[in-house]
Amino acid sequence: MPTIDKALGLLDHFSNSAPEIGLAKFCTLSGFDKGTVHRYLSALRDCGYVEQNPLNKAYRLGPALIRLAAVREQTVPLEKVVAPLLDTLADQTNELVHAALALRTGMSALYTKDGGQSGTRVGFDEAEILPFHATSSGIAFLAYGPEDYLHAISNSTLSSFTDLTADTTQKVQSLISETRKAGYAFSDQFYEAEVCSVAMPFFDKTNVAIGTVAVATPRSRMKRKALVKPLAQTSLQLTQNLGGTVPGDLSSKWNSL
Amino acid sequence: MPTIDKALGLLDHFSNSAPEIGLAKFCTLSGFDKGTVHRYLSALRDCGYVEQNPLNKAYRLGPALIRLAAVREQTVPLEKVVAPLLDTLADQTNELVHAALALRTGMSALYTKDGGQSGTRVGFDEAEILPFHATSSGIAFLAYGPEDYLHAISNSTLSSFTDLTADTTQKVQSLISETRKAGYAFSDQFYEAEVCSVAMPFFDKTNVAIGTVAVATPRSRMKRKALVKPLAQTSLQLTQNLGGTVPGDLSSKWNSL
DNA sequence: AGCTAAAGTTCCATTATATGAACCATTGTA
DNA sequence: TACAATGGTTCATATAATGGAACTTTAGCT
Repeated sequence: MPTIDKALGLLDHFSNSAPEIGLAKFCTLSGFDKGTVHRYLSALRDCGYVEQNPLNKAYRLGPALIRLAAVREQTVPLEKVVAPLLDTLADQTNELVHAALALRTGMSALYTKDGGQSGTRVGFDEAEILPFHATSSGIAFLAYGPEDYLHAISNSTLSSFTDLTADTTQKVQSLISETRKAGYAFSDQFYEAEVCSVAMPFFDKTNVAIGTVAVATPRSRMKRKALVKPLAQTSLQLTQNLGGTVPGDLSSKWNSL
Repeated sequence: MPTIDKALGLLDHFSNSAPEIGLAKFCTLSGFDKGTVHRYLSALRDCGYVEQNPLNKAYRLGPALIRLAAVREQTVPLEKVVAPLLDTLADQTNELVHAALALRTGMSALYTKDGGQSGTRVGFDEAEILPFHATSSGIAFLAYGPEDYLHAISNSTLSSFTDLTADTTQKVQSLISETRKAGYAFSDQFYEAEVCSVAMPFFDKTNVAIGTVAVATPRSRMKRKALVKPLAQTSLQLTQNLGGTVPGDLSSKWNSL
């Protein structure tokens, strides 16, 4: 349904670094005609998905989202379950930890906590959509999530963010294989220079990953072996608290870490 | 843009009492053909606005909303500003208070707090969309908000919820006049039997209402005069904390309550 | 006031998309 | 095994979206 895709796709451009976007900017971002974009935004405005800053007419996200997010959290209380477990993980690792869910184009943060006290920190825009192929979270999700996401990746061009980004389907495939072998995903500067991360999936009742938990650190501080144990514990606990189950083979891998 | 309206309109049917909705139910709720509804939901699923319960294939609100609501709150931190003021108001009145924003078809709760300690309570589904013509919040918003909402009301049929619901444009208009005269909106069992409420608008920089604050009580406990002062104080403070201004004439009405 | 840039509007032929009735698939149940 | 209920799919047809260009409106600036 192209019209719906394109209209809702506009909302993807909003982020903490771009909380308000004007009509002209939307045209360049989306590549659509001015008339078209204006019609989309008007429709979205009427539904409350965007509203206009009365001072400069720029568009920002609208009030309807408040209600919907509240109902969503009531329906699937992920944040409530995730928060305490990630707070603990942040305390254990003293690093930046986050849980993420999959959207169409990448992983989106569900909850973030920076356990770091000092020195180098890994910066992070919570509202950014992290590409599947360029983050440990993404690779972990591709390895254990629904297959559709994998197919989608194979048929799209993979942009590079650093020299080490896996920018071909083959490279991604091999990362996924490594992940399945190891029981966790590891990224060494795939997305940002000097940043490494480790990620693991968490699961629903049907043994399909619904999201990931990850720890990101500066490259100099990355101690993979020290991180995987608390991470596995967190992922397992999270899965259980959500009423899900970890696939048997992965479960045994996590136990022997 | 009919397609967008209709597709997004489907999401309005979700609420805390209907957190999951099947395809067939959606057809009866929306009146659209099964094929059409399915295509809409598939498109919304691909964008992350709904997801399907893997066990029974029923649709529920999706993960994309989490991200969008977070960006929205970051952009316009309403809840952060509203919460402390409403907590205070709840303490002062010992009744159910809430702040609401306008969506296309009615007012939607932004924050709710029940200050009541005992006895009769006013029940309230936070995720319900309250019709403009049948609640004090709605009338307050129509009286001081953007004019478009008023026009929309005049051209639609107004459903009755009790014998006292204002179910004609004329009745609504006269309620609005009373509201403008008094400086606050009052409802006596418009929406639910034995429930009364008082509501006031809060404003942006351009003197247009962006939402309302309201107190709802059982009819037997309604003391209008005792409520309007703290309510006016809250609305004024809220407006100021949001960087807005109360129109001069209303401001003086509130001062002389 | 006059200028600029951005937002928003209108027109309409072209093109692509949405629609819904009928059909198929899957699940659960007696 | 048959039945009912629900989810999902197909395809000819009707309908709606598109975008280019010309135009109006609004806001900010000198």
